[in-house]
Amino acid sequence: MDQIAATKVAQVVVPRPLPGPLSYLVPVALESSIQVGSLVQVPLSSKSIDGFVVGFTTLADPALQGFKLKKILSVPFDKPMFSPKDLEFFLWIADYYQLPIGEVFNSAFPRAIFKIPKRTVTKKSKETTPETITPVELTVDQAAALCAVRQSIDAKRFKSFLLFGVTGSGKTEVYIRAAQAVIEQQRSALILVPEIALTPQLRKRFEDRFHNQVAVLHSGLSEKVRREFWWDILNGTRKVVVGARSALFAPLENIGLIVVDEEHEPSYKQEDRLRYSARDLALVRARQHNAATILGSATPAIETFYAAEKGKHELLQLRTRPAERPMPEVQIVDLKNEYKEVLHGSKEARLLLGRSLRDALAEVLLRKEQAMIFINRKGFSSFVMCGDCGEVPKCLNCSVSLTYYQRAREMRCHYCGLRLPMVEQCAKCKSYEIKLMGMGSELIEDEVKSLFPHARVERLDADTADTIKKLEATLERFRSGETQVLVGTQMLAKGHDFPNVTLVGVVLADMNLHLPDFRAGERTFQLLAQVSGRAGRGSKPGRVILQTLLPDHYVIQAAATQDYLSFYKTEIEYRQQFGYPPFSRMAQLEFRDLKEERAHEQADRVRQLLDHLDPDARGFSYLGPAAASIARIANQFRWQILVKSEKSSALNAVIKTLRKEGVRFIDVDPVTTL
DNA sequence: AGCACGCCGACT
DNA sequence: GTCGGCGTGCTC
Repeated sequence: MDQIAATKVAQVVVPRPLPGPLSYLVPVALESSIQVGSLVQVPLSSKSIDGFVVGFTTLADPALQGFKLKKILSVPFDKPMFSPKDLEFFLWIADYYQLPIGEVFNSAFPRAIFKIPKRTVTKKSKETTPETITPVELTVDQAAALCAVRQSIDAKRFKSFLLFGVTGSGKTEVYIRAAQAVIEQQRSALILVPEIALTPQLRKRFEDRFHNQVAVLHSGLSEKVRREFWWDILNGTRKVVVGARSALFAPLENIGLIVVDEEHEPSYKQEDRLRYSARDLALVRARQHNAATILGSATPAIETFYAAEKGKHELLQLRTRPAERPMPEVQIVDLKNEYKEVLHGSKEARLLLGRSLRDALAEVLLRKEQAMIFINRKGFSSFVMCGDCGEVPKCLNCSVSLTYYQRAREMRCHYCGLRLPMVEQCAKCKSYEIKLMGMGSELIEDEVKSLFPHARVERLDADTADTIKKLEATLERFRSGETQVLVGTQMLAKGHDFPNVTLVGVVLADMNLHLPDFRAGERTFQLLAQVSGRAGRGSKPGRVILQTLLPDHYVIQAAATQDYLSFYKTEIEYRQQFGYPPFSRMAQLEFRDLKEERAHEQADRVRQLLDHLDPDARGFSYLGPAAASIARIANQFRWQILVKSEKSSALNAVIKTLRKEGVRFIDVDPVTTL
């Protein structure tokens, strides 16, 4: 076909974990349609595969000598799929996480997008009449926040803001107005939310304001809808993207604003393949686009608030709640007392709902109101606790809770591998009432049902809501009042307002405090604060009951008074003392093998390598190797090493070395270190 | 990641 | 004698 021998060579990233792009000849006939960003079909080991052009060279390139190059087969689309700026972003990610560039492209371009090589015409979806909404009056704080953000937008200069305000203080309105300003400048806006599937009302507010300029991206969408939105974004017909973490890669051009709503949410961290933090990368992308960035939260991540204190983000506070609803009354119930009380009873000793919570629940049912009962079942790794004083054995080196191992009858640290024989007696109060903790939502559901046989009780957790449909159905039954008591896990904490909910009960508020993770305190505080906010969303006053064995713990105290700052003050000191983030950065190395001893061997080999690198001189330290808390996943045994460094560049250097040595699973800036 | 090639056990 | 196990190594 090609009369003239092709000499132009394209560098193509293929969806394989290869260290770099592969080189292919550009057929003369295709030369005019191939540019950086082009999607191309290329042959790869006897198969045809999609790839992306990231650069060009010629046959004379010395790096190519000795290769018998294959030819690019076809170019499905004329338009490039990404801009040079995006490429810069992808390369930055590959370098920072030390991952193959193909992996980054895999995340940025979901396969479904190219499935049908046909461009759907932008359908004229009902052109809603513009601006029918009466503009809401902004509060003083909202106006001040907006003014600050607008300054950055108007100057077209990167700047990041921490928008700090409780639920109901009107963060969304600030996002919308900032987005409006950006749209007026013909630029685009990216709004990241933790789980858009769970927050349809936020999506609706954006659609009400921006109509068919809005694209919604999340995993729950059908392939077809997802594809349409994606192409509309690429073609510039939709300039406001509202989506979950993967929307970070939306093919927007000329971004003027990036919002990360509920920036503290762990779901911004992708935990498989490309382990990126959408929150952190949002700042990187914003900087490249000279965009303003708003990180919004009522309970910011400790790192974020620290950065704001250090002046890296401008702190914008929303103090007043527009609706002026009173904060719910929060009551801490000391389970020690409740236990003592029921011990004289007899059979009641096993109840998980204490007297106060039972009484409150009875009242709520009598008044025909609704209640939510939370249980943090996430702590499936069991831990040891004193039944009298609530003391939990901790690791001396790492200050995380020890995990109980049934078979070995011992306690182990998941950070450093320390092993201790199972305690018989509480180290603090000398009690012999040592308990193994671990309970689930089913247990609570059963108990509520047997205590209140006439109440309509439902359970909501990962088991009962395995699809979005089921989740919505359960929430709808609760909203309609069909269900009176909803028992469940974290899932309950998000989502809509339920105005008739006047009681929120937390079965064991301190449960997550004992997860073997240095962020356990932060997580617990955030969850309790969020959960507490579920009560009293309507006209009736709300009440929150936190059952706990540690009524004086700073996390519980701060959660009960809804006092983020006091929590932060204590927490940041503890982080500094133990050298955890934000005073260091970490990388978690994982070693997997079907045979336990081989996983262990690999870990040991890397440990020796780290010693060889001379941690002291290089400015890093490490903990482990230790077996992972979930020692086996999908038949693979897991061992891990946690590398820690106060110096970011030192950590980067170590990661680079380890990658070269073939360490495959490295979680840079891990969010959970379980 | 795929997928091929490759060298040792139990089956028609 | 072959089917097939998954161990190692390459993909322009």
